[in-house]
Amino acid sequence: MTDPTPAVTRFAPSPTGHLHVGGARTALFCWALARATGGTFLLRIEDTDQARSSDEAVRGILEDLHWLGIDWDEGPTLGAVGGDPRSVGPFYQSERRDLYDAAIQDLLALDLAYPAFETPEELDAMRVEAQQAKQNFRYLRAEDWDRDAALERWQAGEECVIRFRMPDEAVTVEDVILGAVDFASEQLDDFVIRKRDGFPTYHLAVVVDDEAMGITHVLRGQEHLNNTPKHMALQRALGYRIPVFAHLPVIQNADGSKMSKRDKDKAARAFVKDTGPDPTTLPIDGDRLARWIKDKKGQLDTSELDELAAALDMTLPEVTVEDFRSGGYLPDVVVNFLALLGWSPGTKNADGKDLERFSPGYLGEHFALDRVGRGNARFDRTKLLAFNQETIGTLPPEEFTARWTEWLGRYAPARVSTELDVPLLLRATQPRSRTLADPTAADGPGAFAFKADADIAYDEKAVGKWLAKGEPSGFDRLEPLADLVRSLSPFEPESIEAAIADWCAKNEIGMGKAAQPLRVAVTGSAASPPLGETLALLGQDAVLARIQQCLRLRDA
RNA sequence: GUCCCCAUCGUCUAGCGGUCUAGGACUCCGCCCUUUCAAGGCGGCAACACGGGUUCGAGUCCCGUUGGGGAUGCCA
Repeated sequence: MTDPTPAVTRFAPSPTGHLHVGGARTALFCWALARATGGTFLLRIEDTDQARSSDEAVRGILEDLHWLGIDWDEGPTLGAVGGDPRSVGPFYQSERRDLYDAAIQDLLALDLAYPAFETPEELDAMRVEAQQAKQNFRYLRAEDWDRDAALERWQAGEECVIRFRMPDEAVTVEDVILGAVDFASEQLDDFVIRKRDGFPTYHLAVVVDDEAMGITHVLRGQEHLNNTPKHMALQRALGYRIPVFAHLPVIQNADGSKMSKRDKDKAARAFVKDTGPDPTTLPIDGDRLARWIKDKKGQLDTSELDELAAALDMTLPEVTVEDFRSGGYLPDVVVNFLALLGWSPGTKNADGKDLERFSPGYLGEHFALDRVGRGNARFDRTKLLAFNQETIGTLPPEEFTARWTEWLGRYAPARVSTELDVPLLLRATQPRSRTLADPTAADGPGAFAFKADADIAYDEKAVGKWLAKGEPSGFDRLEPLADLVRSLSPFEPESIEAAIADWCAKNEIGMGKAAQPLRVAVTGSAASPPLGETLALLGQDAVLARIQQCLRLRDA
């Protein structure tokens, strides 16, 4: 099912923060199409919004892509990735302004574009008016528009934007995923191609760059479908080629809304609104905070949001690649899961079940647009987590150790003390971990090893069932077991297990009668890794101390 | 409001007119294994939104209704 024509695709993020999952999925499909067709994948930075773009965000996005294993043939360089073999760069739109200006000049000369002098406020008023009249707002050049006068005002330095004269005709977008989509001329207006600050708008820049860079396939989210007729009109006006368009279904939150990088901002906003915290206790200065609350289009930076969330003791939703990386997800799993949001292999495994788990390499080999779905897809964290856990479980221990070490170094370097037996911790927790964060997590399978003896919380049910009951009771068995523990040397999982099994056999009781009381005594709960591993991880002294501590529960 | 897109289990999806008493995965529920948990094995619950057509035959094609999503920016 390989498309025979090599596709030149591009991913063109705007650097306003880390790569979000929607963008990651788009990048992934662009990459996969290029790979599957033997084409080229190009990365371009759309930094025409001066106010919101940052170098830090660019670096973040490059790293996010790299972490996912999405490598680009052309674009900004990151290590050995990127470059400009065809000489189509630069890859930052802010460095390509001559090209945009030239295109705008061409359109101006052909009277296909013109300066417009309304202020944003005036336009807002016009929109409100149209809204109230229950009509669609549509900006069109007036019938009696005076070209010479307008150009003169522009020459004189009056502030203005440049608008494109939309031809008065319907446009049909031929989308490979959605089929033919018609847009009536009445809903297409004269849109802005150059902003007051002299930068081109997205619409103009995209079209100019895609042509100059020889892009053959434009893959993007369905939220761009309505922009496509504008782009096609520009392409025709400028004599450009029309690329193949493929609009990908939107990735949604569990509640059905579009998953976007603004979700964090929205969540924080809602939280502040609901709880009404004292502004003076927040890490953001009063003025900025007030403006933020008032203006929904203004967003806080990622770092500001993180600080705010910490101060408010709230959890921000995971929406970026970095969120999932820091959460301890494996990149190949994220790629696999993302690919399934809108694409499916349509192949069966040897056991007759649908192929669902595959590597990035498989995707790069078998991806094709004809298997991309049309319906929006919800992002189901539970399934992602299940995939991640399954993959962690199948990792060879050395690889798990390597991945975990890398994760720990980056996100929680102070979490592990020098006394801790790390190999044993990982042996005990790998089969029980859903993420790389789990082995050291406060609520993870190894949590008991990170608590001070005094902080062990004894689960009431577990104490009732395994310690208080029976004749003799679990509590009573703890004393001889403590003696047994004290006598053991070395104190290792296998020898501990063997000694306890032996003790049980001698006393003619089942393993459960000894193992469970011990487990509850040292962890506070009835569930933990195998007893030998649990005890060995704690060490002889801590085990004895915790048994004594537990016994005080009986005597109290 | 207007325009655009979409519609199979709770979720992701397979299905491209008959092989569908609709398959897989996640979740959930049983059972087995077992010193607990996890993993694993086995089994179960669960869907073609609705109404009209077309056709010998419709989950699959057409129209409408309803529902959901997106857009409506001098953001991208």
